[in-house]
Amino acid sequence: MALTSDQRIEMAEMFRLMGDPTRLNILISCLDGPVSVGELTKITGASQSLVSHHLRLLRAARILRATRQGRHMFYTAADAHIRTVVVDMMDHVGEPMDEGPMEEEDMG
Amino acid sequence: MALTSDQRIEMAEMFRLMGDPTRLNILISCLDGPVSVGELTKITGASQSLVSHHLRLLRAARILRATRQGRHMFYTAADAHIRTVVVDMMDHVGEPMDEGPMEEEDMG
DNA sequence: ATAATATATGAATATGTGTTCATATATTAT
DNA sequence: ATAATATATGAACACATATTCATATATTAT
Repeated sequence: MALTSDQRIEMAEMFRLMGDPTRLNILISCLDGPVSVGELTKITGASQSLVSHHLRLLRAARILRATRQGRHMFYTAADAHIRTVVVDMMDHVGEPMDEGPMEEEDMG
Repeated sequence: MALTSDQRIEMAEMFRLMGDPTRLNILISCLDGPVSVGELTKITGASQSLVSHHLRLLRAARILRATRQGRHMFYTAADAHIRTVVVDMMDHVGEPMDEGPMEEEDMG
């Protein structure tokens, strides 16, 4: 399954967006269901402004979806693929090591 | 399965490293088996220096593993988790859309 | 209408990072 | 030893980007 150059760039863009701690925190918080901006602000400890900026990026990349409810905005993971990727990576950092007997890795 | 703050940062770091087109190209090229730096330079079209710089980052984050063979260095995906994450994302950008009826997404 | 709450946005900035260039190191061959 | 090939590394720079601050928009209540 080879990708086109554009698809690789799109893919990198999604990874890049997941690659910021604050944004990843937001994304993980939205995995199990819709969460309001206010809640995300509390959860992440970031400023409301910053959370909104990040949400805009995640939403534009279709990583998150937004739905209005009164004056609240609720964000949730866009689809199952996103959830799978994030959960896979959570498993990765959760488990110790997979293959390969350690070897040397720090170059003096 | 909640993550610690450190684990989230580690996770973001890995996503961030996957979030550069050149680096992702390298990583994808190393999914199916060991590839030399020279081959990666040809595949990506990037300079040898740049490829090496990227390889160092990917290796330091344990995303790739390196093995020497004569004067060649061969790089391959570090473990199955990495492969799974990348393949999942490849599936994501390969398929059209998953849930949700499009709705509005561009704010005027 | 005004006030209050919730979210979004534009500008400015400080920091991070991808890339290039030149050079160093390692391995093999002569 | 020198030469040639393969890879790695340090510095410098141009550009991207995460964050803050101030302010705007949207929704509900009075």
